[in-house]
Amino acid sequence: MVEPVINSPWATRTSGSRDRELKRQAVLDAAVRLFNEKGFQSTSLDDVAGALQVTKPTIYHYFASKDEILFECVRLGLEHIRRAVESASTGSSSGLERLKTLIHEYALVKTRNFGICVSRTTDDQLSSASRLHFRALKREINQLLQNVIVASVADGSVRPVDPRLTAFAVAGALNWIAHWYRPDGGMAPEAIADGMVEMLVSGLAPRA
Amino acid sequence: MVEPVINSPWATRTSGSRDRELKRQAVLDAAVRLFNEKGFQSTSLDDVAGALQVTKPTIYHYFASKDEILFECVRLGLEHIRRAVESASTGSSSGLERLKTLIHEYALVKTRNFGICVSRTTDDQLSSASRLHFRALKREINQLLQNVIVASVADGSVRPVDPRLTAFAVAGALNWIAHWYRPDGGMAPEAIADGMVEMLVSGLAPRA
DNA sequence: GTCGTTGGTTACTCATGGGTATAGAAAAGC
DNA sequence: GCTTTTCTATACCCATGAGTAACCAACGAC
Repeated sequence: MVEPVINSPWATRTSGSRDRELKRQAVLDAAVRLFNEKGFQSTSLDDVAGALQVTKPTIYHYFASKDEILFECVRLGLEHIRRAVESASTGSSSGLERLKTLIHEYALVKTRNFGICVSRTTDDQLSSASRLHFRALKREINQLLQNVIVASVADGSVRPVDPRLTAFAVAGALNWIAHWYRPDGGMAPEAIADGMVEMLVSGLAPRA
Repeated sequence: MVEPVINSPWATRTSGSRDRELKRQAVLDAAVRLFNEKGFQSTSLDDVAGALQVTKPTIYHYFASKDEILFECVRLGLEHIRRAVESASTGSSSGLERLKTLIHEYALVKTRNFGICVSRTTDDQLSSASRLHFRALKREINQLLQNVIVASVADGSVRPVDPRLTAFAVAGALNWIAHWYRPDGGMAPEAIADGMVEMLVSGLAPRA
């Protein structure tokens, strides 16, 4: 199971050997890449270590467990998503306009490694403690999204929809990107984001 | 890890003891329920056997491997989805009308065990052989969906959208149901199906 | 220099769970 | 009946991979 090395702080002997935070990040970068590529369960810590050209115990110098690594990956991804959603929570433009930027930014995150990892991570891959935390963070984001939808219905820029179901539909369409997007697949992230905005805003039916 | 027993053909001693197909189905029913409940990796074959009040070797009398069991579950689920999509492939009504039934039926399948299992199953959970088959079946359904969209654009009942991206958006919104739907969660499958049709057909923006 | 701290390796332990060898019970065939 | 086939359980094997013990190296401080 040969893994390509990517910007490993361990690659060169003479690189700054005392930079804990940099190395933690390098582990997460390698891990999230492998998790997305082969799946979490099919990725051993030996694989991650191999990609960085170190050995497993080295990784345990920076993380307590495989669970902590996965959780850090999804926490980062959820933070990116959260920023996308929060960017639309405030502002003076109409609710629909804010929703458009939200969808656009959310879609972009879902084409990047940490965003992808969030969609692909299922509850049973995390320890019970991390699982609770993971769910809470997701619920929080869902709530923020629902709030934006409610506000948009209130100001009349969005049809009177069920906020709960609509939030799930929007999140579903966007989260699914993580399951089909391929960087070399002919569709640029920007094009995907624009297309998603159009589809979710306008729907399938022709405008009257 | 106590598991409730559900209509096990093994539950009563005197039940017809020569009914291979019935027992195969009982294994799949128990397995899909547990897979959805605890996740595939976290469900051991001992768990499945326990739920049926038999032991592991009994299961190996009906299935060759854990992989075969999972694959049969997703194959069944995909067959249900396929039927929903194919029901809209032919017919005399407008493309949009056929898409509405498609979305409705698809959504319903996603609230049922085998449909849910499809969305929750990731590539790395299957053997490489099953994975290829799994992907092929999903691609086929996606192609059918795209065909319906193309036809709908052609007859003017759907806006001129990008069929590929639109198919992903629709499938995403629907597949995601499997990740949030709870049978006891206050939202009936029919209501979800209706809501999804409305959202995907009409979009967020008010109709002019 | 030498001493402690930090970062790293080699070489293990060990729980889990998929899968199996073997043998025994029950039904079907004759 | 007695044999054969189908079915099920007990008791096992064994690969995998997370996590650890123990030891070595390098660097900074003084």
